Amino acid sequence: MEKSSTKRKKNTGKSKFQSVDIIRDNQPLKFRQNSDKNDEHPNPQIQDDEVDWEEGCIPSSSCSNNNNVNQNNGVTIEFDALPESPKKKRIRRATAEDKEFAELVHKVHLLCLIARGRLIDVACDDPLIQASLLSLLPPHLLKLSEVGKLTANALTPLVSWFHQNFKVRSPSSAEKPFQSALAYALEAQGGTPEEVAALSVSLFRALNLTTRFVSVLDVSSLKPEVDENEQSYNASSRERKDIFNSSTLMVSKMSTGTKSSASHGNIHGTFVTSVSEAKHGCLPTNIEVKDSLASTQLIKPDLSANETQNASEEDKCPRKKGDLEFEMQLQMAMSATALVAPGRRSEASTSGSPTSPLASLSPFKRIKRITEESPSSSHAISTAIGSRKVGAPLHWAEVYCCGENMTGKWVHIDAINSIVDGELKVEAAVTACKKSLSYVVAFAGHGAKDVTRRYCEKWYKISPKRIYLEWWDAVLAPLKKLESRATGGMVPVHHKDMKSTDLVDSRSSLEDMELATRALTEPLPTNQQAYRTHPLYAMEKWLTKYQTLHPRGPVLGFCSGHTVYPRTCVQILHTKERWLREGLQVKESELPAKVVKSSTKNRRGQTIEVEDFCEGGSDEVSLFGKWQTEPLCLPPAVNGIVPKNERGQVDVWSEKCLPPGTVHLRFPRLVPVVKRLGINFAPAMVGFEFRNGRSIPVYEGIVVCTEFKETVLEAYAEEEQRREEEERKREERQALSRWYQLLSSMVVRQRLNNTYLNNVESKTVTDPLKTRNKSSRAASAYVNESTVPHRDNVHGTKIHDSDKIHSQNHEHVFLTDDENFDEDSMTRTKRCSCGVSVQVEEL
DNA sequence: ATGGTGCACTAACCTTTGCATAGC
DNA sequence: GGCTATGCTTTGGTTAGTGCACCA
Repeated sequence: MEKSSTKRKKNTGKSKFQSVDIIRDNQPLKFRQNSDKNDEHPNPQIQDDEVDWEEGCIPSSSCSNNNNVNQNNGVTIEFDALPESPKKKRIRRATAEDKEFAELVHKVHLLCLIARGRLIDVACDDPLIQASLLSLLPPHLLKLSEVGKLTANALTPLVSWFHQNFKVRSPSSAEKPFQSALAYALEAQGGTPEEVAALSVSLFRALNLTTRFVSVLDVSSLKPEVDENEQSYNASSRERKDIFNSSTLMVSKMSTGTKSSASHGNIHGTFVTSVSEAKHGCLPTNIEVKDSLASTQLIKPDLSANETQNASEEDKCPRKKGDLEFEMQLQMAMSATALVAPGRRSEASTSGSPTSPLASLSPFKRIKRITEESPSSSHAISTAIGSRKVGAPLHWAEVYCCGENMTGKWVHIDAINSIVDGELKVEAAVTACKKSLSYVVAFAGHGAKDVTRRYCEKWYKISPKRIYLEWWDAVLAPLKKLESRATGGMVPVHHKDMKSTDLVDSRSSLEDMELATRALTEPLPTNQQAYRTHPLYAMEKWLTKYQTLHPRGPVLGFCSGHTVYPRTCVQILHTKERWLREGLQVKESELPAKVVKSSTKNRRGQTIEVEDFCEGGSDEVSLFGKWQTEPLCLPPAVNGIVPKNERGQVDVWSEKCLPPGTVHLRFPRLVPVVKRLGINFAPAMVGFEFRNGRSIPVYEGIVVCTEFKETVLEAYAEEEQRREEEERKREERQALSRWYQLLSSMVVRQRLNNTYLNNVESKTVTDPLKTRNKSSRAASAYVNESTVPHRDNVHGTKIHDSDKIHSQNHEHVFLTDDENFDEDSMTRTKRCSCGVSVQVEEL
């Protein structure tokens, strides 16, 4: 980060630098002119910076022809840019940390949405729900389950019937288990788009049709939010988005009534849109509370009475865009029923936060904008005024139709909008609603499968918004198996000349092939920029320094006069040395695929630059492609000698880089061992470490001939054992030495106490009892419990117990006769006639 | 209003093979 | 005098991504 910050300083935009300088130049100049007689400045910082601003350049010409003239002193300052230029707002870019966090949130959100999808899938299998649905079905539609070769057309009447009988409605109550919610939706013959879609899946499954529940995972962005100011904006907009998140395409026959239509799409939560519900207190979440408050306030005729208070509250806590939009829509609804006078409407509409872009628009304009934003695809799509719902189709079903194509086909069925086989319309509708088709996942049999490819034509736009493939594949792998097991029946492939039993494949793998084919047949983008990172196509214009086209063809087309090649033709180029790291070497006869200017020239300093110049400009680097390389063929070890490079070492980037007949031993302190054994070796360089602005090679272990491996390892083990033993002994010696120092110092201290403290205390009157008790406890503890190592045999050891001396004037005397010696622990116990004992460890 | 283009800016990545001095 | 440890100082080119102005 230090690096970045320094760099940022260096690279800071011109205007930023100027603005700082201008302020500096401006202030000190004024100050200087005015302070000729006054050397003290209130701000010492400015004085400190005097040298800096003196260095600032004031164009000589500025004195004559300039607009900014200081009339008092005649000094003219030319401003290159206005200090408060509105153009230069500071942009906070996303850091690596932000990106990592966004990625984590994205992953977790994906997992949650997958879990949600699985729950719905399980609920769709509920036999009670299925039976109930069947009981509602007209008899003629029941025959559908008997159709041998199902086609999309055959499903149309069923979908129409479902569409007529099940409507999208606002959620009826607080959050409850999805299964219960589904049962409730079935009973009410309507529910959230998610529930209605799930009911359709359940119905299809009840009819023995192989069906999946398909859901667009409307996941949080993989890219972090950027500008700080923007962050707060985005936060609110996200909240708003969450509220609207679950929206789905609205059909013209939207059920109406006392409840305005809304949905709660996914895990983000539910909300209450109807005024009556809000008033009656069905408020399961905080959002609902806010909504209800807002709506209640709007309904009250005496709106202006509360205006001041509301305004002050809004100042503290500005309302969200979602709330504003809701208010606006409510007003629209109420204006239709003449509940609120038009004049008041406009009043209320202006009461919103001025920060909201929508707030500045009239309600009609806002409605118009929303209506315009809504999809206008071929099928009937409408936005109900006052409904809070504008959105993309996020849930539908896929039914496997054996009668479609040669091998059968998964057919898209959006029962909510009564669309059959409309997979190509999905992307347009979703894009029109500003949603992304990043992940379309089909759920069946407790499993899941990514079917995004079926619904998305412009994969290159979707791809960067998705998590990296390895993670996503790993997550889906077990679920894909479950899904495949549930839906992937054996499919007869119909050929005239073959029996159907000869060629069978699972539906799942056939579908995989279908999706893979789609991936390879994406249409060419019409804009050049798309070719920069397009996974399938490439344009020479966008190749990087270390890339080339090989082979140069086939030409797939043209875009703005530029030739389009397959991405597979783009090859990465490396220097010879760089290929060695990959365990490859450039073939002898190969000419460089590309010659580029060396980027390391300037780094070495001017000396080398001059040398290069004298040599005729050898600052060019030859690059080679992989097709010009062959597996690395290093000279083998001969007669126990390790082949080394020009630096006398072996670069061990990987095992491939080891010369044949050698082995890399990654242990420390091996060099003295092999030197002692007289075995030839080479230090193993395993990489670089960037430190202090330089690359420092990192060495780890050595490379020796394979035949010496065992010898070296044995010797190394012995050496290590010896070293450890020595280390242990050294530590013991150190410990003893420290103990001896400690005890010596204690004895000296004691002796000093005896000599000097005694005299002092005899003169000082203290509380004798207190002192004695305190110190005697400490002293006896020390004497009795101490186990002390001793350098020599101790004869007639004396320990002066100051406490006892204080009280009894007693000096311990340890007679040799009273001591005993324990040979096991090498401990000698000495006793004084007063009962005090001392244990002495002898060496 | 929208989308394409070109330019500018910037974070992150990639590159990559000490030196002088003090202390033992 | 030779060896070892320590501190010094802290790159710059390339690329991908993004923002912005301009234009069709």
